This record gives sequence, C-alpha cells and structure tokens, in this order.
Amino acid sequence: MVNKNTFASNCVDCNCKSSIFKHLSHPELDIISNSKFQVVYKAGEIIFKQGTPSPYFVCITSGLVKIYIEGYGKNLILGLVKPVDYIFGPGIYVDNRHHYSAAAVEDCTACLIDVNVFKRLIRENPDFADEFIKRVSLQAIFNFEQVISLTQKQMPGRIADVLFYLSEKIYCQNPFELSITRQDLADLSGMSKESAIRILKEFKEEGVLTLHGNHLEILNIKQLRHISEKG
Amino acid sequence: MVNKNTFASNCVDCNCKSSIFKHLSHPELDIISNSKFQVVYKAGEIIFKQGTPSPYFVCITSGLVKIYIEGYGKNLILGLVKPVDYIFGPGIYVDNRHHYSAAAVEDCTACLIDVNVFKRLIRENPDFADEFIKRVSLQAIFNFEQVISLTQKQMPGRIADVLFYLSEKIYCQNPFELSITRQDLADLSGMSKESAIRILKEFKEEGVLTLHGNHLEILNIKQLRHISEKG
DNA sequence: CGACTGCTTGATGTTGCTCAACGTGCGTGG
DNA sequence: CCACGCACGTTGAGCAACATCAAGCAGTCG
Repeated sequence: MVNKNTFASNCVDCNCKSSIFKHLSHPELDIISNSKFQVVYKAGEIIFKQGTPSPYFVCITSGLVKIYIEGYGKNLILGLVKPVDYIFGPGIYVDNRHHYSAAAVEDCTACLIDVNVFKRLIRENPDFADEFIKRVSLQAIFNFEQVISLTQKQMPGRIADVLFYLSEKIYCQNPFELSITRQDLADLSGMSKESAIRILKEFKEEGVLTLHGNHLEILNIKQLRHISEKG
Repeated sequence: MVNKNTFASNCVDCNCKSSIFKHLSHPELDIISNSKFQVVYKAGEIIFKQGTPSPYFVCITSGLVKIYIEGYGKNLILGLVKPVDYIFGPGIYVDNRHHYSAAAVEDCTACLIDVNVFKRLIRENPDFADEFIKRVSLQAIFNFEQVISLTQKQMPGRIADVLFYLSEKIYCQNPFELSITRQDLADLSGMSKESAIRILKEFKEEGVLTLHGNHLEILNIKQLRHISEKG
C-alpha cells in the first residue's frame, strides 16, 4: 500500500498542499518532497491507531478521514479531516505516540512526511513555526467549543452543532450527502446511535430539515441555530 | 492593583520562573524582565474574562488559579494552575482574545509578560519555540483525557479522576487540604454540586477516603484507580 | 444576634441509554 | 436469478443515571 512518490512528483508544483506550507521556500519544499510517501486508503481502513508510534505527519490530499479517541466501550470522534488539511498529533512533541486513532471514512489519499524533517523546518523557519502554532491553537479552541457542547448541551443542541459542523466546515454546502454513518454521527455528538436517529427524526417532524437516506438538507437554519444556542 | 516590578527585581535571578524559560539566555531574560508587570490577586478575584483581549502572557508565581469556560448556565473548569506555571491562551496566535476565564482560587501573585515580546522570542529562539510547542501539546493531550473522562465515564469515575488530578498534579501530597469549593469540584467533573457531594459521601462509606471539612485523605488508592478505570 | 455563604441530605422528575425487535439495502454464492 | 447473510438503520418500552428542588445545618462576618 505504501509507494514512494507514485503520482505526485514534487511538493513545489503540488497545488493541493495545505496552506501551512505557504511559508516554505522552494528548497524547503524540496526537502519535504524527498522525504514524503504517498498512500491510498480505502473507506473503513485505519490510518493509524491510538498508542502507536507517530513517525509521520499525515496530510490528507483526497477523501475524508475521522480522528477519534477509543474510550470505554465507545469512541468519541474529535473531528473530520478533509483535503487539503493535515492531522496534527500532539504526541509528536511529547512521547512520539498517537493520542487518537484515524480511519478513512471515504476512500483517501494521503502524503506522509517524516516528523523529523517537519520539526527541523519548524526550527529553521519562524514564519512556518508561527503558522504551525496558530493551527495548533485553532485546534485547541475548537476542542474547547466541542467540550462545552458535549458536556453542557442536551442532545438536540449537540446534534445541531454537529449538523452545522458538517454543513459549514466539512461538506461546505447545504443540501449535502452524508458520507458518515449514523454511528459516526452519534460518536461526534457523544450519544448513542439510537438517540441520534431519534433527534434527527424530531428535527424532521418539526420541519427543521429533510433527510432521505443520506441526503440531508437544513431547511430552517435560524431555528437550528436557536436549538444549538439554547443548549 | 498593577505595580510594575514591585517585588521581583529581574527574571535572570528569579528562582521561581517556569521551566519553559530555561532555554532563554540572560539577554533574552532581560528583555522579558523589562516588559513584565507583577500583580497580586485576592482569592475569588477574576484575572481575566473569556472574550476579552489577551495582551499578556500570565505566569503564576504563588497561589492557585482556576481556568474555566463559562458555558450555558454553568462553568466547566479546564484545570488549575499553580506556581510556577503559566496560562497559555490559545487566542494569542489566533484572534488575540481569551477563550476561557481565569480566577484566583487562593491569594495569588502573577507576572504579566507582553505577548509581543513573548512571540518575538518564540521566533528568535528555536529551543524556546520547541519547548513552547511541547507544552501546548501536553495541554492538548490532557484535554483529550479530560474529554473522555467527562463524556464517557459515570460520576464516580469522574470524581476519582479529579481526586487523582488534585492529589498528584496540584497539591502533590496525599492527605491534602482542599482549597477549592465543592462547586469547583463539581465544575471540574462536569456534574452538579449535589452529585459531587453524594459521590464523595459514597467513597467515604466504602472506606476509599476520609473527608473532614476540607481535609481529604485517599485511603485506598488501588480501589480509587479501579473506579476511575472501570468508567 | 441575624444574615449570609457554603455544605449536606432526601424526594422527585427528567434525560438519555440499553435492549430487543424489526426493516432495508447490498453483496455473495449457489 | 434468487436465497441468504450481514451491516446499517429505525422504533418502542423500560430503566438507570443524574439534575433539580426544597429544606435544614454549620460556620462566619458585620
């Protein structure tokens, strides 16, 4: 499954690289080019497991990935990663272990960059370091919002939050095709699959959205926003 | 309340500085010295509020501080900060706003360092930057564990986690004197004050701990660990 | 002494999970 | 082509977990 430089020739010319790389010079991008692998994952395949060593920095170049923590009996999905974004494992700077797992939700391609090369560039290019810290900070802020949603809102509010996340951040359109399962929806919102389905049904009955199979359209954004905010 | 350089003369000689500063040279520490303020807070006072601008990097030099998110009707305490540690607001690199509030739990002294000075040093000293990213990563990992505890464990497991956090990370001794209220205990473990009290009572009845007023001793660490792990 | 704050306890109501049953679409092998 | 198995989705009933409410208690400060 791992083939070195199969289809992408060089990161310099790559037009699907994450925007954190915008601060890198051509020579620096060459360094990354020479150390990277490109990999294909089929839907459902695990990209890495929580607890395993973390020698690569993973950039998703196509498809959709879920990152999740394997907890006590059930999983919590921290978020979805779509092209062109990367998966930052906080373990890179701590114990070199992954602290969450990642699995392909849709068929995916990814670039794997050697962590040491990445860390060297962080040290050598302050603009790159700043951009990286900014990304990590954004991640942290998102986590805070998620924690509040998960611990202080009731189920309708949590589902509303997840629907906004999907339509605004992931699929970026309003009628959208769910590529994740109801179980994933439940794992994103910290509830049982049955509860997630029930809330969606209630939203349908209230006219907030339509849902046929996996085709979902939010009809009343204002009311959904209200549901999200009232907790 | 703000007095410039009241009691600490110079960061170079300060023996109570956070270990992230160990990578800074004397001239660099001088730069920090010249831009810092020292401040005293009384127990209960708010150090900064969620949503306000974030011009300072705050180091706690004595006392105890809680950092918390103000949610929907109740607060969630993300953690406690004790000397000599600092409060890293992720907003520094994003929107220059605080994304959580901080308040003194015990009487406190703190050093306020200008954020721009701090960011300049991050750019100029890669060792310092690495150490900083490492700290941010540790924070993120801690957050993950906290989210799992809050969303997937039942109340006894969550209280157990908080008790370990207090005895191992904050007070660093086993019979310890609680300086936080029961409400804070509840906000740390994401439950109502009444529930927190009830769980503590159950632990007392099971012989896991003793609690007289605010004097708490964990008697059966093994069983408490078991309660934490079984969820 | 009285008001206030934090702590404690029991009674009651709600939320959300579990379990069990059933439906539905899809791929596989006969 | 059909039969079957399997994974995912859906629904309802019952129950456990947890919050809320209400009342009472202890310490403390003016």
